[in-house]
Amino acid sequence: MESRVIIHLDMNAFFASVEQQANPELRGKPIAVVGAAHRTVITTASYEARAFGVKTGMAIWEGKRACPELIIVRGDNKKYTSTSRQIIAILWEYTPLVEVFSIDEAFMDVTNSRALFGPAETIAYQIKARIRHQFGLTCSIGIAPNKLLAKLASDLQKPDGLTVIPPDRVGEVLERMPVGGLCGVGKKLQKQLLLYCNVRTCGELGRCDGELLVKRFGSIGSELKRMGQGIDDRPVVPVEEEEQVKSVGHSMTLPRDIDDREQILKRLLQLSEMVGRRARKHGLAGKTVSVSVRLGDFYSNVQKQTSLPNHINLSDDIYRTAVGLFDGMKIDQPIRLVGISLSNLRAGEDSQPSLFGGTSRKEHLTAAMDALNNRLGGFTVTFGSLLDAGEPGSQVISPAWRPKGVRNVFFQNT
DNA sequence: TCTGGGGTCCTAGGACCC
DNA sequence: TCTGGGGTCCTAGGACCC
Repeated sequence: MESRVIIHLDMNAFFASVEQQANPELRGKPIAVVGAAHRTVITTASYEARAFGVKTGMAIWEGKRACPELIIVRGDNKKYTSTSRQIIAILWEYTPLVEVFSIDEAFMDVTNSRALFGPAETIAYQIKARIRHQFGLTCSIGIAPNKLLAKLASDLQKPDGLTVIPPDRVGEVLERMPVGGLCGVGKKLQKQLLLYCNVRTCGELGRCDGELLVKRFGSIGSELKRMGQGIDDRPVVPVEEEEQVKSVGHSMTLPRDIDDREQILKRLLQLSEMVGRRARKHGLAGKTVSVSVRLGDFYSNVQKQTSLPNHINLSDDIYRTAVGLFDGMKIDQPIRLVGISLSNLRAGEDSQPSLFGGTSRKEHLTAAMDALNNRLGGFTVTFGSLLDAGEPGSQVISPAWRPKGVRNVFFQNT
């Protein structure tokens, strides 16, 4: 089989760079983009801030401790999704085989684009130049024979890098590469690979006893050896061929830990409405409702789920199920976070319930509320008991806005 | 002043059916 | 008086990704 040529593009400090472009006063300065909620973390730090040790996931105070000059910027998801959409549009000019991996990352299969546009490096330079010219943003690009290696390559030079791993140099590059460089090998796996297999590098992983890996790590074990050898046959999956979403959920960290049931129920109602409305908007209904709770000690999590005989997407149905689950939980501490997720999804529900099409009073009410809220935005019309609950927590999109989320970005308002 | 949010996939154990 | 066994669905928990 002829070798493929895959590009992985990774925007550098995406949210922070977009903010610096939007506001020239922020350029060249250490900034951190954060969520809207009270208890939030740094979503993206500018390179100026990273130089001080400011990292994604830090609390604001931690960031400020590392860099007293740090400028905190509240994220604005419209800016990021709009920019992301325009960048993807540029990539589409070179191939229809663009896989949107997250809001700031994409794969391209340019194997058959080279006849028209020249070598992959040429395509990569063009894309970098256009993104820089049009948005003032930089990205790092990796070029390799598959997605695994292209992603690894794009990580090697940041910011504004271009790294090529030609097929005949794969072994050489992997020999000393730490296994953590592989997408899918996280901290725990790294630790266990070292402990049980004495494996530190991809080269060692590729030579590791396959049976030992399978015995130790199950189904991922056989995959691991192949990863260590740089083998990856996964195709680039273009947006229109993405699988249907499997779950729709929301969670919120509370402004402060709460142990009052009534207060928690208000949050559950809020979350039910957020989840239900999103499901209805996309014509989805689910059979399984799950409630998750994080306790005040930060480390304890409780999760309960139940599957219903029917698919549901009305906020009230989700809410009632969620309350049942919540009341079945054994909780011995104040609650830090609550979340609700709807899964076991089925598509093809009415995506915009008609004001007069609903059969029950509840459906009528839901349709009316959706219509108003979709027109006016946010939670303009809401349940009476939510009036003093405030707006739902962080409205800021996360960089992890996964493929399906991004797909929604493309298919909404277009 | 502590530590976000949205997802996917895998595993283990139990229920239930044939 | 020998305690099969495969398939599927379900729940709970955890690793991993950005």
